[in-house]
Amino acid sequence: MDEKQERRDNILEAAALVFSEKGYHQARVEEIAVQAGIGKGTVYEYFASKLELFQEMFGTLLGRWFEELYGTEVWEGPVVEQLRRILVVHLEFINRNARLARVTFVDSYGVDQELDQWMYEQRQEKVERMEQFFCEGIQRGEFRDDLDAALLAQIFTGALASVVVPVVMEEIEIDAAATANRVLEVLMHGIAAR
Amino acid sequence: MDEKQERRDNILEAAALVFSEKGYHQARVEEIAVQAGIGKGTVYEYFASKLELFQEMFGTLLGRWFEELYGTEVWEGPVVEQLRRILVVHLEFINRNARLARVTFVDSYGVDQELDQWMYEQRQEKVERMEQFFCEGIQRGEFRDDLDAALLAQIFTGALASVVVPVVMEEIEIDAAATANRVLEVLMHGIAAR
Amino acid sequence: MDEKQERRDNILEAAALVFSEKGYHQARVEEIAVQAGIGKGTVYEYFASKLELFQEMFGTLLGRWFEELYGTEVWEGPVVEQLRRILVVHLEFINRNARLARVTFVDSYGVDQELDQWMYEQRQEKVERMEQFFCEGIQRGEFRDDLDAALLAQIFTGALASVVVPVVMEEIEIDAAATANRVLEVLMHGIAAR
Amino acid sequence: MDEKQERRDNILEAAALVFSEKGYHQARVEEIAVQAGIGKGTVYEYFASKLELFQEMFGTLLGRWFEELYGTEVWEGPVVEQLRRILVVHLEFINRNARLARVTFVDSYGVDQELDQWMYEQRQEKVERMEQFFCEGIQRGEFRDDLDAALLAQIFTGALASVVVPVVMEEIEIDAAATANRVLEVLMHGIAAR
DNA sequence: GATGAATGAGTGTTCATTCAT
DNA sequence: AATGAATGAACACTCATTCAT
Repeated sequence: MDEKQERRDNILEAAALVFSEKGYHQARVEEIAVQAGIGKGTVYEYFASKLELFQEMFGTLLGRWFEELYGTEVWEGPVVEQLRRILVVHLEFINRNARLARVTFVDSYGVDQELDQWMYEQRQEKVERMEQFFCEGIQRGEFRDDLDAALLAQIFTGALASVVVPVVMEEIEIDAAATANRVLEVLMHGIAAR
Repeated sequence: MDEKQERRDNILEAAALVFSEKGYHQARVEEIAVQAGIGKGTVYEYFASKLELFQEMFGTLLGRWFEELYGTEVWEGPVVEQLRRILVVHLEFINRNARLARVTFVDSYGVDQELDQWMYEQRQEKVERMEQFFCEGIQRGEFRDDLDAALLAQIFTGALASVVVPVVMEEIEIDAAATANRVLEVLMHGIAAR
Repeated sequence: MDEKQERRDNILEAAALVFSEKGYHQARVEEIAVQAGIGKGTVYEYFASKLELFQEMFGTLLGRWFEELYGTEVWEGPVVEQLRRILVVHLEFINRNARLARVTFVDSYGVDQELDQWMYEQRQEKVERMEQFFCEGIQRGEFRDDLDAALLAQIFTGALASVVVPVVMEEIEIDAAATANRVLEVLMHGIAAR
Repeated sequence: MDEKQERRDNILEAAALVFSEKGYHQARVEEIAVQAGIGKGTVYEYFASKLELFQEMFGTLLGRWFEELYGTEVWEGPVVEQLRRILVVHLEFINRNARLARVTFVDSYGVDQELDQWMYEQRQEKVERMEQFFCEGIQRGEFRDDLDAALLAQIFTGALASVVVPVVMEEIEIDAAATANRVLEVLMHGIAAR
């Protein structure tokens, strides 16, 4: 039983590797099998199709990531500290998994209609979770009450994604804590000279 | 001669349409030919391969966009107004070309090694142009001088991209001017309660 | 030992069911195993291959059928009554085993060279047995002596097969006795107006 | 235009050859292509799938056969002569196309649900055409009016199929005219001694 | 003996690209 | 120049068979 799960995870890991290197369309099921050290047919014992394997891999990956980032643990401190924590964890995660993170960039839209929608929904869910943080921050009086939480969530998400691009693309490591602080500083107090 | 250019543009237009709807891999050369109202073979009279056609289409498109957004025209007013203008133009452009804009989201990384690099470079160039704006803003005293222009450029770019996602994905139109103002307000004065 | 035979028959029964529903090529060994309530590997403990299983199943089935239809029991009455009896038994058998009878229709030729030949031989044997009936009928003066017994056997066999098609294909039940009488009437006294 | 038709027919001919030799499942699309002297991909320019190719081949073949056998030409003579003609044409056709005729025997049921139905319907259509002959014969007073035309059609069809089996299976040639006469004699005047 | 997880040979189908017309 | 019929390399997926447990 445990062994089945192990083998499954094994395949998912291999899939993550190959998909992130080649993108969905360039990836060959056989290469994933070889990477996992098993026969081609065995992949199909665990996943119904290449697409399902991709979705499962992607979902599992994103799920784990999410859990790590926005996990259910209660956070009692100031929201801004929560944001800082998210930024740091996020950046550290990317530092450690640059290649894996490419999956989210590589050849992912357009795979198929259904997947597109699913990925967009995943993204939206993430944004909505962020929105709640900002709502809470506004209610607690930490954040300005004349701003739209949804917009803040969008901008925060975008900023986060943007900062991460060079890490992923050039496999440059960045200083998670320092970068998080700098990004937060900008978002918290703005650009304008005072 | 002019006719050749016209035919070429014709194909590029058809390519943009089809690639943006289907993504690179799902798009069929024949469909592009049909869309352009020509024979399949003719495409190959103007472009050596599907990949070259994609690159050409993508480059031309991005070039035009860039020109419109960050064109060479001298801008004398405050940098913040320049940013506002960029935001507005950008949002309006997306409003008008949501489908076309999908190209930049759809199935673009992973097409091939070379193209990935090229697209990343395009993105970096854009970010660097933005960086110059922020540098100028800092020098002019419009922006805080304790912030890193490169980081600001990243954040701005990310925010811009992020705000645009729903427009592209759900083909919702947004109020360009209002959204621009709201984004700018956040970026300029920050989130923190005062 | 007896248990082994039971298990074997069990598999044959399952095979008959699945092969008759799907035909040889569409039938999956695993489905037969499931149908027999055993593991896939076990099938191979009793039969060397899918083909052998099919041949065994088919032969056994046809053998039993044959025995029932043209069994060795001596028949003393008029040949025409013998024919009637064969018709009735045949039709009743089909009524009861329509699905099973499909095996002989479904996807059976072309399975493999050897099997084709074997099936043809089975058919020929059946025809030859019929031929003997007609010979006897002619000798006894029941049938016209200006006809070729072999041809009569062919025609009788064909008529029998033909009448049975709708039963097998549409799983319609027919009145065995009535149909037998009507077929015999035609064959005995001909179509021509008198 | 004519050329396209020629090529198409070319493929159909090759398909008939290969399908009749191997049966549907054993036949390889590539072998058909090679047989037709073209590339594998070309087959798919003319037929959407292996199944469609088979159906088209089978339908065309049966259609031609039908046309030749029961063609629309008005027949003014006695129905019995029409039947004789059908028998003769049928037997001559089989003599000339024994291998082709195997197609209808080989591996045809069970190919797929849809095809099964279609083939059965083809058969039924044929039987129904026959039924009309017998109806007409009965109305004209040529045939007994106490018999069911539908049953006669079944029996005639079965007899026809049965007589043909050895030709197809053993590639023995038979004397079409003589056999037709003998079959008709049996069917018309019956087996019973008078 | 029984099992079912693992295997990989085998094949239908797609589609970018070519080239004779 | 323009075409589109022809091509065949490439690949996802199936399933009979094996064999370690």
